[in-house]
Amino acid sequence: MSSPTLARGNITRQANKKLRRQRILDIAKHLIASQGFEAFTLSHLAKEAGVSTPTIHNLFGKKDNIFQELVSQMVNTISLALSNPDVSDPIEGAEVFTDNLLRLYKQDEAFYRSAFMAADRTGLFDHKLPDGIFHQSLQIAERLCSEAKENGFLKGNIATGTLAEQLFACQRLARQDWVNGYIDLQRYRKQVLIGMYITYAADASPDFYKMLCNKINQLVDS
Amino acid sequence: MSSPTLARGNITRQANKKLRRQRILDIAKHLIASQGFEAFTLSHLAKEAGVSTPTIHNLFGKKDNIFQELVSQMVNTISLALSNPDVSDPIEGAEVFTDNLLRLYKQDEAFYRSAFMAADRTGLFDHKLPDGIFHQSLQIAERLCSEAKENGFLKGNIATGTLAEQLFACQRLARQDWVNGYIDLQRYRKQVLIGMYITYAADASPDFYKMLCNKINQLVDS
DNA sequence: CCACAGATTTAACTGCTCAGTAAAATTGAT
DNA sequence: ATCAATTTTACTGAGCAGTTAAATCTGTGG
Repeated sequence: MSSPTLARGNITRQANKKLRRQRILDIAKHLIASQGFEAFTLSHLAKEAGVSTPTIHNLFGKKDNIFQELVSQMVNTISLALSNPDVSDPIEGAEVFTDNLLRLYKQDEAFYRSAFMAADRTGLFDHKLPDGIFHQSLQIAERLCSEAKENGFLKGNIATGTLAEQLFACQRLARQDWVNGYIDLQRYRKQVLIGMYITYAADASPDFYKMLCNKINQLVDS
Repeated sequence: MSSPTLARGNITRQANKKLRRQRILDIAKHLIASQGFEAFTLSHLAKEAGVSTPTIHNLFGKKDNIFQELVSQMVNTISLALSNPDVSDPIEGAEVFTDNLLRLYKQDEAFYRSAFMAADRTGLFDHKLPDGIFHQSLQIAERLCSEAKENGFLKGNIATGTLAEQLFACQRLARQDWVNGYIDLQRYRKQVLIGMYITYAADASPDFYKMLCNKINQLVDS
């Protein structure tokens, strides 16, 4: 008897299938990012990809699977980009954190915008879940704050947890503005960093405070 | 010949029509706020209101008109609530500003959540337009900052415009979290005020700074 | 190079829900 | 009682996700 996965040309066929899936997923990204999440339909996708709708179903199954795949791919790449060695300097830490994300977004804006849209609309990442990139981002923010405090950058007048949440919030709002098409990535960077530096400044020791003010004014004038 | 608006019982009828419109608009609010914006359909609305779909069309015309009316009513009430005499104390100013909005939201949570949803989804308030409540909020934030600076609460290390934008951002993110159902109004207040106080603290003169720290820690522990 | 089995795609379709409409029936203010 | 305002029944026409069965393509062992 023959093994079920050993039909004649199946190995090659599965590989090709993956390629076709990815090609169509790429088109889906661009459609969502350009036309918006609500306007995205399987028939549009099929027409744009030059195939029929049953082909889409053959490759992905339900429509939701497409979103799940987009979000899953996004979470993986972001999670990877965030898992970097920590930085003892808080300013550099904030910049590295922001620029790591920014580099990713720049590589494939359509992808990340559409994936965030899909995740928001379908509730794919709920804020309560201790899982995923939100928790990871918040943890990084907390580490940035606690290390900054240990190294004398912060005075400790405000709880590090509170500061961390505020740092995270700055990043979150700017991301939403970008995903919704209100601002571009250049402005995203500016908005995030100004917000983070202002947050630091609320608890900064004198020397650090001066550096932050310089940084903020530099960014505002840029 | 008879005047066109003077058909027999028209004056009374128009008044009744207004009442019916408002009754159905109220049901629309609750439907959007409870089931979500995408799930809101005219047939659901008709069924819930105990009328047929053509009645909805007779009262409102296109579906979009319902959203426009919701948003328009919201903008009016918010605009009114924001146009209050200014406060020279920045902390009190922030609280008054926040609590004015909060009081409104509490009066009819379903209404404001659904109206913000509708406005966001249909692009009814675009961020670029110098019109409406966003611009008004930002102006209030700027007045708060510039008055605070004049009265010696702020040192002036950070441009008032920059601080104002950050104050506004705090309010905006918390509002979005509330509209999306992630947090309740109690947490909304906390989140907004902590954000605003942290922002102030970044440029606060020593005495004001101490007060802000107290306020922040008070809020965090509440 | 060729036959062929199964993987893949397709035309044609279902069943559903939507916003919106036309015309007949009903209501209600005077 | 009258007649316009209003509501309703019954209907479009369009778009949606997803299915079925027949046609087509494709990689490979011979």
